[in-house]
Amino acid sequence: MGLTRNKRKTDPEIVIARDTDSELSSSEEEDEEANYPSSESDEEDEAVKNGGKIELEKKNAKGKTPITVKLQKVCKVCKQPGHEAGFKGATYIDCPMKPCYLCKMPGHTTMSCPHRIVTGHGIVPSSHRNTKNSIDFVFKRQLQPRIPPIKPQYVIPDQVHCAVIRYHSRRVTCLEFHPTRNNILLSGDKKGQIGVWDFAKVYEKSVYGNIHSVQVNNMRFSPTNDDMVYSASSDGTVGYTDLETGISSSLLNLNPDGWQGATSWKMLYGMDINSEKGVVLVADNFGFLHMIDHRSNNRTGEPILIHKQKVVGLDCNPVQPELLLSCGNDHFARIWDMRKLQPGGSLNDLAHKRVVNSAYFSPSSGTKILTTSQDNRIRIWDSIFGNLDLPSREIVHSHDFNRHLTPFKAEWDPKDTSESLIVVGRYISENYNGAALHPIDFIDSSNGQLVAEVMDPNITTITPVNKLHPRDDVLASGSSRSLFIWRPQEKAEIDEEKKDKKIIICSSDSKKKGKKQKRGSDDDDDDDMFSSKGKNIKMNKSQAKTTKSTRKTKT
DNA sequence: AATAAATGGCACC
DNA sequence: TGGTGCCCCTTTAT
Repeated sequence: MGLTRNKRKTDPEIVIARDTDSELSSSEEEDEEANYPSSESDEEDEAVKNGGKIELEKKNAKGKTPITVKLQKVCKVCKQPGHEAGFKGATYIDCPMKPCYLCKMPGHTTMSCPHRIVTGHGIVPSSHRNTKNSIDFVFKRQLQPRIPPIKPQYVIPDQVHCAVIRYHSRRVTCLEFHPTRNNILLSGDKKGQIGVWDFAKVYEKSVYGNIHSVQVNNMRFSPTNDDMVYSASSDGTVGYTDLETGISSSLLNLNPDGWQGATSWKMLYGMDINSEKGVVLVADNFGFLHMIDHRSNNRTGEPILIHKQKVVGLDCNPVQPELLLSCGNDHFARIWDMRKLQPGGSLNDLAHKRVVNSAYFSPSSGTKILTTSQDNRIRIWDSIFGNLDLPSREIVHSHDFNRHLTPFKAEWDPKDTSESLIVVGRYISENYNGAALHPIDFIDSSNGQLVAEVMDPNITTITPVNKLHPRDDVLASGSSRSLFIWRPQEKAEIDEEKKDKKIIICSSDSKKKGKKQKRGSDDDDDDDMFSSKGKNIKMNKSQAKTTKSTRKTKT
């Protein structure tokens, strides 16, 4: 109740006194309309801008006409009076004139949505005709034996084990665990920097700022050298970086002539490595797939048009190297045979209602497909051998924000041999003891059940980037500029002595720190972007602080 | 404390 | 089909 966000303390009242036309006649009403049409509309514009609706009370008096303008509260979403959308305390009230913010159907709000999280998470099973398709005959024999019969118990990393607040200077865009060193986490950000964090030694923070000039969209470790990392960026290049030295080279540059305007600037989004074929696959914002020979690190073949618009995700099948999955802004996820890559030559097109943020084969058998779309649905195809016209299940889930945030992507748990547990950040908040928090959801994708909703009162920002560890019971999260490592409660073992040191805050503002520290910090100096030196910081323990409970809303 | 900016998708013409 | 305006539970810095 005490929260005053988007709320006026008092209803403003403006009284405008003005000289009336001395020739005012007896036909008052008409004259008023005729005399002040322009000024009235000006006032209205201003009032509407201020969030109010105008009401004119014109009192007739001889000589002077005072006009009282009352500003009535209107809904900030639909601009209609009578209701107000926005936070009441830590609870958000939807605009009732809009379709449900969660499932997008009209007639109810998120509060009363049948798919609302508290009722067990929405699930809409589709009819699943298990007829065969063309993939079947080619690949089934290789893939089928990998599907395990028994579902293991879930282990949910649900407690913040350690964190770096404000690790990056812009929001986190992607995360990647080191393939062999269990405590190394790679993080990319909106500014093009790549962080290497050993979360066993919380205080050591390295950020390389010389690799890309704008956002990193995907990172992959080299299959043959653990120290080397490929990165795809909106600057149109693929970086190849030695994490030990920070020395980086550009393997592909789609903008060799520099900036020629926004319509021609190429950006790289989706990336994956097909190690069997020895090729790095990247895709751009115009729908083209590019390939780099992994051994020679040279470009190979011609770009191939695989989508009509931006390709945001590429995923190679973990078992069958001939299969490639792509997804993008043209509302499709597509399955390709690597041997027959040509425009329009996909094996299957999986239709979605909105942009597809991600599409992944299941991690061990490679026979299931998981997609995240901006229509607030997570879709699962249980078998690529079945009929793929419709998904096996659609799970209604809030993740449709498409601006200011890194796109949400539901990710498989690579350790779940039954290939059902997935993790995905949630957009809309819930009121948890007076705080508006955005949990990270664990969902059993085989039945749509919400297995766990993970949150911490210290994390008040949305957490769209999440990655489960390939071997350990660890979840890594990127929320705004911060990184979090979660472990299961019993394993998080809060050591009281070390408790203070597990969550640290990076001093981030170069302007406040002055030149001396600016050199090595994650500063905002874009001129450094293409310089050869890497930026490597060792955090000073004295800089570290424990987090304090941040924005807790009053009730 | 109030405000602006960054910024992506999509409907509409 | 390309340009323009609008969408609207963000986050951050000033």
